[in-house]
Amino acid sequence: MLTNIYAGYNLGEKTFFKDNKRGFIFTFSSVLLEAHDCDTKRASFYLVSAFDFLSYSRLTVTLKMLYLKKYFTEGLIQFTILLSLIGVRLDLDTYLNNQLPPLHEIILGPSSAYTQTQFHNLRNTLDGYGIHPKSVDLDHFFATRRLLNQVRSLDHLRVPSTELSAWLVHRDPETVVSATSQSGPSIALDNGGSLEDVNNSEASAMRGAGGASETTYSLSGEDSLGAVAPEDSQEQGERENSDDLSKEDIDLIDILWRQDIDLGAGREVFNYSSRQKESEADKPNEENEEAGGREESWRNGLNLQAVQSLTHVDGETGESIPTELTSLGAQTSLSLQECLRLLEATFPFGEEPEFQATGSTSQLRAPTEETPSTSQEIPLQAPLSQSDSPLDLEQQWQDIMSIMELQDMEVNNTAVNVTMNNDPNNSNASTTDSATVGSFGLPPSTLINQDVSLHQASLPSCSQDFPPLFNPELDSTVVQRPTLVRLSSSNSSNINSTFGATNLTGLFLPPPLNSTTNLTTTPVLPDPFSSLLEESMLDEISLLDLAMEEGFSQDQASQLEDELDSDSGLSLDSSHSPASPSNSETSCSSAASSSSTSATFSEEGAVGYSTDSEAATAEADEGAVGGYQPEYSKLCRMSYQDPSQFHGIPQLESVNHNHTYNLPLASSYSERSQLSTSSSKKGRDKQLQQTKLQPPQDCVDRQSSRDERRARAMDIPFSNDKIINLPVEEFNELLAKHHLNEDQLSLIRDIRRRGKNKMAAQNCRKRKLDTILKLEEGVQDLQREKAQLLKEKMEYCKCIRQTKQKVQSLTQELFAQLRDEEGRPYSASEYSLQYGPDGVLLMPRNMTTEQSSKPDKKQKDKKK
DNA sequence: AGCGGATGTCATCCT
DNA sequence: CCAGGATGACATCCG
Repeated sequence: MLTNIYAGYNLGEKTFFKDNKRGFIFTFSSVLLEAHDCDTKRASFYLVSAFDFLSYSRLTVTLKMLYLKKYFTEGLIQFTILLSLIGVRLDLDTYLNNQLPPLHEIILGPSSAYTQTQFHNLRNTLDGYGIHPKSVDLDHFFATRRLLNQVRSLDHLRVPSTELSAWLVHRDPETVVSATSQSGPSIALDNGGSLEDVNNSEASAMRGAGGASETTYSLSGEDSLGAVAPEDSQEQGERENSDDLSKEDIDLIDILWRQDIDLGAGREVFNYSSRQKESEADKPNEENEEAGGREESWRNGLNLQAVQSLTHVDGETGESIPTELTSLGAQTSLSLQECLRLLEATFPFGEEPEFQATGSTSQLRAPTEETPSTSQEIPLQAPLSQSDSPLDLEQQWQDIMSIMELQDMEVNNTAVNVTMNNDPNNSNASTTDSATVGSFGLPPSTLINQDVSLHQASLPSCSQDFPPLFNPELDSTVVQRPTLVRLSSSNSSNINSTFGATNLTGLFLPPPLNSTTNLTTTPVLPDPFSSLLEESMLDEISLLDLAMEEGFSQDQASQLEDELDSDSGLSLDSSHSPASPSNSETSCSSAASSSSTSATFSEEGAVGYSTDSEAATAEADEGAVGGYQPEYSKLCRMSYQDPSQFHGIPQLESVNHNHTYNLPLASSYSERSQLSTSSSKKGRDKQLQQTKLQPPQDCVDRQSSRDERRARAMDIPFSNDKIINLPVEEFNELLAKHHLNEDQLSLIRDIRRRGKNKMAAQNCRKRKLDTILKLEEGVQDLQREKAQLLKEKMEYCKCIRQTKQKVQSLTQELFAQLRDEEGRPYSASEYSLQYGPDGVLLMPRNMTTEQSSKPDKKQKDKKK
């Protein structure tokens, strides 16, 4: 009943995920947009699989929604995205339950079940969808996985990029309903076959993305029910992934697949080399029909088709695809969207590649675990490659997976690509598995950009997967893809191995094709990427490149560099500078010490005058001098010191400094009299002290402060503490009570002033220290924030760059595959892809009018 | 003897 | 205007 499955790519700003490193599928959540449209449209089955986020966290998000309302879809998607961003792998399968519950759960929070770090693994073990991610068993695994990823992520910047592949399956509302009801349980099974539903372009996309990995084809169940058209080769690849399917299922899938083909699933072109192998006889038919279908699919993939071809859709099912296409067309609006469009457009091509890639990805994802599924799928699709790789591939996958898991996920992509290239044998599997295989061979270090992977995927699919079938076509047509062919061809024998390079090269080469200047710059990167893959390298490079690519002004670029440097510098600084953690610690410690000191200060300040020793001396002095009540003095001190008192004593000890002030007046006095600025008063005081106090109280004097000594010398009847700390009123009263001469009054006022000023000074110093500490903290925080922002910036730049690369590569692929009526490839230099509401249009560069171009392109596509 | 930290003190400004 | 807080500058001690 499924008429078509569409793979959509959303470049939705928010949905802008791509798997940079894996690069398998650059599919996006166009689905989201489509989902909206589709939702409104009606019974449609949305299958969204989000794949690995960054290498860091492999995120696989599978979102299946059936008849979900828009907000649901959006919400889910957004949620998924958020989760994915977080690095959580989600498998949302509303479809199974009919969804809401899962959704709710999801919304509430990613349950361990949902958070599948290794969705693929699950599959592998559990048969992919067969095992619902929610299974308790997985929780531990996921949790562990997550933690591991998190830990890993610590070292790396998290790039939000993720790959999302979305499939839309359109069914008649009726069928859909039935399908949904049925599918629910079967979904897991379907996963393998689900792709069946997928029609070409979408299928391709899906294949690339989710298809392979998740083989979300759970739909297969639907297919069986709905008799979805048979899947494309890609789908087959996916199917391969899904081993779960029974023969019946497989048969159904095949049927569906064929139906799809009949319907005009264009993907066959790519994938379907395998398929063709399987049934060349079918091909003719299919080709005839497919020709149309394919063309359409291509168009869809190209968006060009999407706009138009949709109509063609279901001759059989009678499903109307066009809407989707339109939706796709509608999607295009933003630059990102443009990119997405490009991607979409490319998908048809790319899909295959992607599909392969996805297959690879799927393998990557599922492989170890999914392998079973793959095996299942394989039979469906084509015994061709499957037989070759499945087991080995599985093992390899597992190995790879383990390795990859251990390593950054990013590596996987490249590895995948490589593998793709390397394994000729695993034609089908290679397509899906090839990535894995290649990954094995290749050092993880050599990361390939998603783009590359995609390319590879696409190419491999062509060359490897379908060598007999597809290649011939391609090859025959190969010429069609000049650029690709070159690249691939050069590698061709080993296409797989070199493929990534070829892609890269293709990226480089194509510049003419893609007018995008940025791309040109990027091209350089790709290779380096593969080689470089070190994140650090990537980061820096990416930044620079991005700056370059994105048309950042040199200033900006330099800025970025500076920032980078600054980052490094920051980090260094952080390490070195007090700001740095270690330093911070030191600083903190120092700060703490300082603070403690400062605390002492304040306290001291309070205590200030009266350190213990001083207090003692003071008391003694007081007692001696004024007969002042020691108790009172103590109390005063206590009260005075209260704040600091408790801490204390130890600190106070330090405070005790009172240095020489306590020294014998004579010596000190003489010195001070000379030194002190306020020689007059001091002189007098000191003289007085000398004269009066020296003899009996030397010891006491030594320990007492100057003011105390002075007070003693002046026979002041109350303690300095009192003088200093009494409120003004009381102080005045106190003075009033005692008949004091001017000298005494002056001394008392000076003592009070100095005493207060001393405390003030202590407080001031304390505040100073606190302020300094706070500033240091603020600096650290700002540095951290800056570093974080820079990282984010780098990540975004990287994503943008990768996206651009992908777009470029996709564009190249498109051009490579596009043929005019005469079967001649379009020259990228002569034609340009334009993205409009209707989809992607191939327009002569000379032409300004868009409309005219459309028909041309369509024609071209069809011819193709 | 010189240095740096801790304090005290003074002058000044401000509240 | 005064008392007192805040603070820079300086002086002293001390390790």
